[in-house]
Amino acid sequence: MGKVLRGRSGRRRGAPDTKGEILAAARQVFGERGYDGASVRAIAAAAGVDPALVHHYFGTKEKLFLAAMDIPFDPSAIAGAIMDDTSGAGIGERAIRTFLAVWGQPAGRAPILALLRSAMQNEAAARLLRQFVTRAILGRVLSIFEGVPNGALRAEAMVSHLIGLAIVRYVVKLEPIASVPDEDLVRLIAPVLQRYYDGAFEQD
Amino acid sequence: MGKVLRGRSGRRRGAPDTKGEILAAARQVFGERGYDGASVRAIAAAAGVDPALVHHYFGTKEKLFLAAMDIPFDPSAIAGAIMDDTSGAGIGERAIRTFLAVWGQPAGRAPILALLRSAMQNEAAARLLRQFVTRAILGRVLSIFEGVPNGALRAEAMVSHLIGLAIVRYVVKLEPIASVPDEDLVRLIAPVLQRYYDGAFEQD
DNA sequence: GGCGAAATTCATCATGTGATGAATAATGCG
DNA sequence: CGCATTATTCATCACATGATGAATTTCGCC
Repeated sequence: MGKVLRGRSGRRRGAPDTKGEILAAARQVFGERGYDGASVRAIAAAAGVDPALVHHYFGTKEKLFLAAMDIPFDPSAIAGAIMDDTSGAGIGERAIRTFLAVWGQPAGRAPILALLRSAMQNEAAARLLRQFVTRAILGRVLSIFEGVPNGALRAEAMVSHLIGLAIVRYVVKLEPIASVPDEDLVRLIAPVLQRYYDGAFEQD
Repeated sequence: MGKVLRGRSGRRRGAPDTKGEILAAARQVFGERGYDGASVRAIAAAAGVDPALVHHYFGTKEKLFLAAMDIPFDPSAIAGAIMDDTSGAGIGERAIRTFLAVWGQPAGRAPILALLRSAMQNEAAARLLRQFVTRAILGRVLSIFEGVPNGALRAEAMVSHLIGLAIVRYVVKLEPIASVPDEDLVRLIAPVLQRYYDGAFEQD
């Protein structure tokens, strides 16, 4: 039997982007188990690296989390899709389409899932999610709801539906909603979301 | 100084419903931190009891959780409120009203919050929540959606919105939706939910 | 009133956690 | 080449966790 493959001390050869691999592993594991549930050891294992190296690069688990949550996804892409049209017409469909595009691929949903899962177990993470939703989502969408009566409330109601959808479809995996094709969801949900915009202008 | 108040070994006097107190504490702590986050020690402390007593009564943490999730709330009360009328008319308003009634008081939301939080960190709990939603909610509401095209899907879409609302309002506490009066929420959300029923009969 | 059963706590174990510091190996600048 | 710097692992700490078994105190039946 030759030498043991892993376990040799000291620097490795070449110039592997170890820090990046740790970050990627962190996003995945945080996404699967949330902040408290993800152990530094598990993240290190997923990155194929000694746990101490994680601390060497990021100092503390919390800093690693913050680093992993940074640049969660391309903000301009999302904002762009939603803001394609600054009028309220079709905002329901644009919202659900953007949502499905981001959550459809694991890489896209990992950071938000991590934030969401963590927010359920950790007040600090809840604060983080709050400010993320406020800044990254509402801050942009709100311009559409600007001048709309109860605009903020209506926008948040839309967001709350999408968060619930994320949980039911991607976490709890309730059938049939977990397996239904994207297009069916768009047809089902878009007009309902749209009502949060249109409803503002109806008589009471 | 007199004797120490707590810490004396052996059976206590009187006939305190200790088992019930542990269950209540379990519901609260599980509700606050989820399954993984709630330690047996924390639950015991909340019940004013030694951790070993928890194991004495319930054997294992998992069994305690199952016991705490049992009879989470009066099923007939909820089903009754939703089923008041077996027609689809007004189902949107009845759904949000029932939701607010249950989640409005801590005792009502604790068990479901516990299930929800735990489902985000624990696959086993996710399975539990899935079957709870299926049996306790959908199983009853579905009779209204019986014969409705895509009835199950529409019912689940409604539920997903309410779950998202629960998270945004009671966990993440996003403002203004976290503080808005119940009646305002009813006015805002009821007609939107209603659309999941009415929409089934519109032309495509 | 005595005695078995139940209720309650204490002491303890094995395990997993985040974190730290020292040791080893490769890199790259001079 | 030589040597400081960086990347990497190992050994270890202090602490929290779920769980178990023995010891202590009260209850309730006969």
